Parts: sequence; C-alpha cells; structure tokens
Amino acid sequence: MDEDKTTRVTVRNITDLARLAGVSPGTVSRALAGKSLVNTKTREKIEALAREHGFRPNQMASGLRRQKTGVIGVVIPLGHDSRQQISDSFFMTLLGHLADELTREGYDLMLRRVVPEDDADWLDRFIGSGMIDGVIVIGQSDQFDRIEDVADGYGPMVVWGNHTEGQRHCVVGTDNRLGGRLAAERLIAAGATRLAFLGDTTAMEFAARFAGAQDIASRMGLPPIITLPTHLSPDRASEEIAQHLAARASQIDGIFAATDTLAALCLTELRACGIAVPGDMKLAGFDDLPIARQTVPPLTTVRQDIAAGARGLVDLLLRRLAGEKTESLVLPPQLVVRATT
Amino acid sequence: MDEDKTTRVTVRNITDLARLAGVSPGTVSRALAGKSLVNTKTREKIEALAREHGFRPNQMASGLRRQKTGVIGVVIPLGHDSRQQISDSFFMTLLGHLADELTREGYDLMLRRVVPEDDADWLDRFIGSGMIDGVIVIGQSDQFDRIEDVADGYGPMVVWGNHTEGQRHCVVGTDNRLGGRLAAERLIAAGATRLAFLGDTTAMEFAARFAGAQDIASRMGLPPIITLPTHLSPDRASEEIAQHLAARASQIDGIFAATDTLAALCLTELRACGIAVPGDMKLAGFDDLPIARQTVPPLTTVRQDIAAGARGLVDLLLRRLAGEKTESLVLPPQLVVRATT
DNA sequence: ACGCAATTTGCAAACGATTGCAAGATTCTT
DNA sequence: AAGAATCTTGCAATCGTTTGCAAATTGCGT
Repeated sequence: MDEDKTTRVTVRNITDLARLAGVSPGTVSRALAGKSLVNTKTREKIEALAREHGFRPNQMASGLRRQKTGVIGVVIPLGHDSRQQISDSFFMTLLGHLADELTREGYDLMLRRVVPEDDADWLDRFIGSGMIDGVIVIGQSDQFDRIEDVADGYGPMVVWGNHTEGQRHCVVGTDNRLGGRLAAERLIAAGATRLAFLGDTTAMEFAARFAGAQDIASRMGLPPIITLPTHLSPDRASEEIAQHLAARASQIDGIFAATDTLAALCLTELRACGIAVPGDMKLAGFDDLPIARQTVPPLTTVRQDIAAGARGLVDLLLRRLAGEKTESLVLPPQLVVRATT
Repeated sequence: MDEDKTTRVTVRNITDLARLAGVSPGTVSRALAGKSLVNTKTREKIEALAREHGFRPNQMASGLRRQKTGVIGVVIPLGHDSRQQISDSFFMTLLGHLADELTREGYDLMLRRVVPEDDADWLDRFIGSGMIDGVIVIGQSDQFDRIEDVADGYGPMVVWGNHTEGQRHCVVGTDNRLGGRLAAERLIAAGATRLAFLGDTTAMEFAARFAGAQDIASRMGLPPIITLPTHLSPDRASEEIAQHLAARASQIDGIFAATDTLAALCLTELRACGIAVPGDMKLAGFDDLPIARQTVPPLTTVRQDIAAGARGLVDLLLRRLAGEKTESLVLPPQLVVRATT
C-alpha cells in the first residue's frame, strides 16, 4: 500500500525528493553529489529513493549555479566551401573520436556547424552562450584571424588545423608541410617530374601541403607545381577534375591530391580518360582514410593519426580548463606507400 | 571620456546592462527577446548597448526559467558492435544533415554516444538531464525494447531505424525489407541463383534487408539465402569476409551486402581471390554512399535518401514538441544499377 | 483639464541546484 | 557528566533570466 503511494508521486526536483526522504534539499544535493559530509545511512536512503523514482538532477540549474555546464562545444566552420566538408570523412572520423574522448572524461558534446559568411559572430556567440565550458574548433577554414582575435580573451579553446609561426591560438594538427614533402618525395622517387596539386589552396591546411610539395620540387630543380583547384563536394569535384585532366593531363606525370577523397575521385576520372596509374601518372593522397585501401590500385597517401589528434585536442582543452597555458601540438604525418606511385 | 568609461565596464548579465541603460532587468529581457511590449526607442538603446558590449544572455538561466533549452539530443547507441559504427559513413552523413536541419530550425545539437551494455540507463539519463528539449536516436541497434519502454512516457523522441508492425515509438527509416527485395530481384535478374547475405542479422535494419531478400528467393523457388555474419569495422570485416569467401565462395554466385562499406570491402577481397565481378559473382550493396560510385566496377546498390531522412526526423520531432501525435515515416528505397550485377 | 484607454515599465517571484555559515546532534575526553 | 571536538544537517542566498501583475506613463477625445 505504501508502495502504491510512493510510486504515484512524481518527483521532479531535489525538493520533492527531500520531502520524501524527510531531509532538506541541501542534504539531498550533497548526497547525490557524493560529498563526504553526509551520513552514510541518509545517503543510502536518498540514493535509494532517487533510483526508485528515476530522479536526475536538472543539469541546467546545476550548471547555472556552479557556473559550469559539463559541455564542450565543437564547432565546424564551413568557410570556403559551405556545402560539403561536414560529410568529409576526415572531419567526421575526428568528430567520432572526439565524442569518445569527451565522453570518457565526463563531458558532453555540443555540435554546431556555422557558415561564417552568414554569421560573422559565430565564435563569440557560441562561447558567450553560457552553454559550454570550452570549445573545440574543427578546421580553421578561412577564419584564422577571427580565431586569433578570440584566443586573446578566451582561454578554453583548442583548434584543429595548421600551425603557423607565432600564432596565438592553441592548435593541434598534423605537420601538413612535412606531409606535403613526403608526398612529393615519393611521387618524384616513383619517377614523376612534372607535378600538380589537386585541391583548393585557400584552405590553410591545403596551402601548407602544397607548400611542402613545392619545397621538394624546388630543391630538386623541378618546374613549379601546377595547382588544380577544386571544391570538396564529390559531384562538383568530379567535373572539375575531369576538366583539369582534359586541359592539363599531357603536361604532368604526377598528382598530389589534397585529400584521399579527391584522390579517389581523381583515380576514377583518370581511369575514364584511359590514363594508367601508376604507369602514365603517379598519384598520392592525404589522410589515409579507409577508402585509400580500397581504390584500384590502392592509394599511396600520407597518414594523419586521427585518434591521436582527438586525444590531443581533448587533453589540451582539459589542461586549459584547469588554467594551464598550453603549447600547440604538431603531429608527425606518415607516408603510406601503396600502389599508385 | 564617456566612451572610455562605458567600454571599461564588463557586463556579464542582464542586470549590468539594465543599469547601463537606466532601465530594469525585466525591460532588458523583453527588449532582447524582441517582445512588442517595449518602446521602440528603449529597445534600440538597449540593443545598441548590448552590441557594443558583446552581451549575450545566458542560455542556462534562460533555459532554466523557460523550461526549454533549445537543444536537441542526438544519441547513437553502440549496441552490438561498439567500436565502429560511428565512423560508418551512413550515420555520419545523417548526422551532418541533422545538424543542418536543426540549425535551420534554431536548435542546437547535443551529441552523445553510448554503449548500452555499460550503461543500461542511457536513454532515461539523457532525457532526464534537463539539458535537451527532445531526442533523436540514431539506430535502434539492439535496444528496441528499451526504446519502446521510454516511448510510452516521453513524447519528443524520434528514432532512425526500422519500422515494425505495431511498435509504439515514432520511427523514420527506409523500408529495409523492400530494399532487400529490390536487391535480390536485381541479383537474380543478373543471373544469380545461390545467394548469400553479408552482414550481422542481429541488427534490426539488417535483419529486415535479409528478410526482404529471402522473400524473393523463396518466391522464385531458390535455395535459402546463406548468411555471412561480419562486424562493421573495416579491419575485422576484411578478415571475416576473406574467411567466408574461402569457405563458401564455390557455393554461391551472388552476394547481397548489408552495407556499401561491406560491399566495397567484399569487392576487394573478391579481387584478391581472383573471383570476377560480375562474371563469377554478382554483388549488391545498400545505402548508395559516395564510395559506391568509385569502386571498380561501380557498385549496384539500394539507395537510401539520407537528406530526406534527416528532414523527416527533424520535422516529426518538431511536430511532437508541439504536442502533435505523429505516425512513423517509412521512406522508399531505390535500386541503383551499376556494374556489379 | 480631465478621465479613460492604451502603452511602457518596474517589482518580485519563480526555475532547480549548490554551498558558506551556523546550529544541532553525536562522539570522545577526562 | 560536563565540555570539547567532530559529524550532520538546515537555512537562506545565489546563479541569470523570464513573466504575471500592478503601477506609472503616455496619448486621446471631449
């Protein structure tokens, strides 16, 4: 009979539960928070009641009072190429690992995609919302300056992207320039002498990859690397690649694609043009996504360690939340030789 | 001189701003919320001050008071196959579209991955946190019953997955069984008579795809379809597929893969075994991910309209938030014939 | 000028959990 | 058994915004 009554009661807040337990709200709060100040028997009673009624303290109220939310914001600026990018495997995989790491540290993840062109205020707005304790920015896109501005006044921010000499925001990323060198070295070692870079060099990461490749080309006394700009979305990119190939294929014998995704598309177009890989054309990608193993022939590429990147991002962010002043983290890329070079 | 003073003041809450504007906090709140009750000149003054100081109302406090947060939870239960799944292109693409749709509707997205085995309480915990206005569950995994339980007491929930006769939770998904029929029909039309299904049939969606294929096999008087269970993570799956092929390849002439990802891996293994596709073996996938166009030969598959799915999920969720009682939405799959059948 | 209606504002009580402080209850000393 | 020391608890303010209600201001017609 008593059971009927208790289960009928709805308990929506800590006060209701306190009434049931015959104690004050403060005690319930302390008990549920696992503080040591509360008597073991009282705690057990409260915990039992909480379990029985499926009670969970309201995170909003808690967040408001404690001035921390337990939520980390993850924002993806869609800068130069609004449409695609998010379904870019690389970012998505990174996001997955981030979710894992943050969960493991007891944080929730609030995801936001923004189009900086439409909303100049995107970063401040997110930070100022009071909803998040810190923010991870995935990709600098073309927003380097804005991120720099914010970094001066706001500590708990870490950015995935390219490290530039003297920058003020804390960044985690692969050494893209080195990666570019590795790719170019391999292409050249495989016999290529007239190289092209496939991808949009206005994106910082890509620019660095290009620059690395150019370093090597210059050092070896080869002609400057041609750039073949493309968008990232597969449908547009395919067309653009086809056009590039039609116009330039005869002038080059090696392609360094900014991304495995682009490399895979390029491979398809090359096949359509009847250009043999690696016979007539060497090809290298970047990222080492799963697809790199499945193209025909399998793709030579530069691997980024995504899991390590995610771990780095979260680790640095937590340190910054604790007040520490952290340096950027630059991860080494690794050449993976398969069959396109 | 006045400017110096005003810019020096930090304004962290609505009360500070009210002081500056010489009005009461209530008025500021109304002005910023765009309510009609406030005088135009006062409003403009307040808006100007807010802009000048970069003030943004605290979402936590607002959420607490209004009892709504403007955040939708998106949860991915990692049931039968913890590791991979999230980097599964399909889910990630869906997530991307969800982010777009929710943003467009003015909602934020809180992402959570859970391992139901470790945390039986995953769904209630999320819902009860007070942080989200509603929840979208991506994939039923093996948690059908738990979702059903919750659905009775909690309205604003929509699930991506398979629709089962008489279920109580609102679901959006492709007609997997029909999709399975389409795939099997095509395989058979291409000349296959002894079919196998590649994938783990304990996942509901996959089970339905298998059942659809079996429908057709039975109707045509063909032998029962063999199941070749695999995990979803590429590394494990590759091995498992190789083993399956070694053991069974001679007994079958058509494979229906639960997923394009699996189909692509399978294609690689088939090539390694020297089995010609579609000559010796027909192959069909499911999803129509970008990779389906890039395999060699390009993959015949069953397309799911991911964007429409995301739109459906968000649309139904919003309707439910408005109190409406909505039916499930079953989307038609579409056969895409390429070169593996 | 005056009264009445229509606009604008301010007041103060919510929303639900946390926490410093002090009071009350136990236990321990001597 | 009294007093000190230690545990437990309750009280009430606080986090920052919203909103019902009432007060104050304005506008309007006569």
